[in-house]
Amino acid sequence: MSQICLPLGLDKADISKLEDIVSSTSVKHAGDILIRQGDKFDKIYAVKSGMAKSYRFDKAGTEYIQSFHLPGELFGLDAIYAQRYGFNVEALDTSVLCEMDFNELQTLCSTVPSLQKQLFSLLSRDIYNSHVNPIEHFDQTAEQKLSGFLHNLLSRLQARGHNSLDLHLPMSRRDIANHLGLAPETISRLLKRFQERGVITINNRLVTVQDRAKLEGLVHCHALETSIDISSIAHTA
Amino acid sequence: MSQICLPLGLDKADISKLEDIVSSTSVKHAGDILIRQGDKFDKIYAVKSGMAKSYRFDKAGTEYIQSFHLPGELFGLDAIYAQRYGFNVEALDTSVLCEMDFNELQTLCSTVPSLQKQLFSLLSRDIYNSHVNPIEHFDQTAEQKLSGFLHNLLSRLQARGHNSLDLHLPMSRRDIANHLGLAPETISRLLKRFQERGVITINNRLVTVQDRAKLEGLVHCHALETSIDISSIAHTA
DNA sequence: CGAGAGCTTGAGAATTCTCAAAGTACGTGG
DNA sequence: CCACGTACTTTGAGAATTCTCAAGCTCTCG
Repeated sequence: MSQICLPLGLDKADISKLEDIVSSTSVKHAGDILIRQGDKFDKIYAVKSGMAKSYRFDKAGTEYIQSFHLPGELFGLDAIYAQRYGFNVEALDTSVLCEMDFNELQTLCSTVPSLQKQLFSLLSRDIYNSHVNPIEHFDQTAEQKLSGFLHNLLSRLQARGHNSLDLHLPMSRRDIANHLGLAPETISRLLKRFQERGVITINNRLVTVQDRAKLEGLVHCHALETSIDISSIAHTA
Repeated sequence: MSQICLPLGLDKADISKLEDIVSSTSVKHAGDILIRQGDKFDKIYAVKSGMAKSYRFDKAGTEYIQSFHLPGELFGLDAIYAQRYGFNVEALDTSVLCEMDFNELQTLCSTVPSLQKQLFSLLSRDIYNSHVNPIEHFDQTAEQKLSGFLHNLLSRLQARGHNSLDLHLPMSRRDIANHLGLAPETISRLLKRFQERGVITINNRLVTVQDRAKLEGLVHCHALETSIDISSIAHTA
């Protein structure tokens, strides 16, 4: 838990208090359901390793894949308000998670101002990302959506210290397609085209970025990309 | 400020403390810029009356309209993390706003647990809405997007006690189109079709819902709609 | 009342989807 | 260890939305 998310800016004593409320650090496997949509909210989760996906079904039974959770990221935060989880979360890979009781965390926040600040900040980041990413996926060509997706994953991994250009994508093409609002066939065709243009190399579910500049070029092509680079802004947490 | 957002669940003394940090309650007019993308974050805002839109420009200069802010709603929360506003916010109408210094609010939260809880809850609600609404706008026909947009506005207004079926849309067709990722022409054509089917009546920027059931039917038609109705869940704030 | 922005309508163009089928990878069981 | 079955992925061709471009109309505001 040390290098992840929440403890940034805390001193040792406070980190120790935080660790007390981590209720478990469990290992999950591909296909394991971590959260069920509609269940009563009690814990928030952090991914230590592996990957998970959040998805929900609407009234018509259509599945929507909302997001993929990478190591170092939190999920379950959207359920604080309703006190019920709004999404199913499923492990895509062998994954290690830690779980924190939110009420205890909230109580702890009252006595540890820097933790309160950090939690506000993390909630805000989720809002920011939710606002910026969807709109940049929105009025775009399929090519921009997919290149943006790959670039986003790469950025998030690199923000956590992964320096490789390899993207292991444990989710199916169908999952990616659903997440981006495209047909699975379109994903196949585009990945192939990206490979032909020398942007990436495909080995089944391993995508290696060959030319990051070209990838970014695809993203920006007609429009797109965050004009404020949030990761470059000094964050006094 | 009394019946809006933040003070829910606070006692009189705490509400008075909260009112102390409301730095101003200003009147703005259509076209006034309330927040500029990139400016240093200091305040969060609540809409008391009127309407505002959040939008941003990407590196290519393309405008994306992220959301419309209705009376009783907060904006600026996405900037806590980066400490800079990520969006421009512009009044669409004559509007009354209140502004709160976030640092003071945060400090107050440390001493008023119910306020802390309420703020966590409101941040979470924004995350929830950002997660659910975009995906329900995503893999959809233009018809579903637009009917979903109208239905969403109606629900939000009614949640604040507006019982009318009139939707005053102070934004242009172009704004709606941009927000939904469609062409303005498509908005025109669809509104016309909705009117022909008896779902709504159009009078320039005033849309009156004639048949709410039909409107919901359009939304659900191929898929869509939240399966957990967040507003019906008892919320112990 | 006039100018300009905003809105509506039409026709053709383009992307992406749908449907169908073949190919490939992986896990299970023999 | 290999064969088979299943699920996933890729490829192709035609269909359908939605977009783009263009022009006419209308509302608002000075």
